[in-house]
Amino acid sequence: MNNLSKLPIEFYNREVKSVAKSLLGKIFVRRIDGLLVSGRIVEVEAYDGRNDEASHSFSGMTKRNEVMFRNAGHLYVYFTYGMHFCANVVIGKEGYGAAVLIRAIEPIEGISMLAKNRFNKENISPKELFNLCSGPAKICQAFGINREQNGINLSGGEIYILYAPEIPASKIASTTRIGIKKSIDLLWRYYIKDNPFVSKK
DNA sequence: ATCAAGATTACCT
DNA sequence: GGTAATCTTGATA
Repeated sequence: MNNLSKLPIEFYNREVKSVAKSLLGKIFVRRIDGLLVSGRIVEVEAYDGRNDEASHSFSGMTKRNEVMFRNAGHLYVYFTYGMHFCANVVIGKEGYGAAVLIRAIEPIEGISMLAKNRFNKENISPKELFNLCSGPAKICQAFGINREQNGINLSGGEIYILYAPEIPASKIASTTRIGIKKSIDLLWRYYIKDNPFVSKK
């Protein structure tokens, strides 16, 4: 694998916490109207299958979480709080139900389009740049991700993730997951230490 | 049929 | 630090 190659499906077909940590530093790419926007993944959370109380898959398959039970490498997008979308990468074998929530991205390419989508203007301040993709719903708004992208395959051309070298373990912080009320003791949130684009320290 | 909760964000004091 | 916004879904009856 080199820096210009898409992650192969096998990358996603591993134990979910390993994949979550491994996704840090990788490049998330979205094609909108033939234009590319992209950024580095700097914060994620792991949600396991039926054994994780905080996971959407915990109570089994429903119409909402059906995509989570597909095989590795699909995009699971859900709607929450009446106004927000969040994007996850499906992990593991078909029927397992694990996913990695993308929580923060450091913008790289197409910043004016990301800014237009989120703030309805193309030129933003440094402060607004740090606020552009520092949260799961902010990412979806900036990258134009909603119901229509639920279930798409990351091996296609609309949304995909590019290889980048592994972030060393010494540079990865591990904390409790944000915004959940069950399994609050598990340290399954991972982010790149000292990266200013994460949602919270 | 009804209802509470939600993997969040923005704005307020 | 507190909370309103906003609506779909899944559980219960």
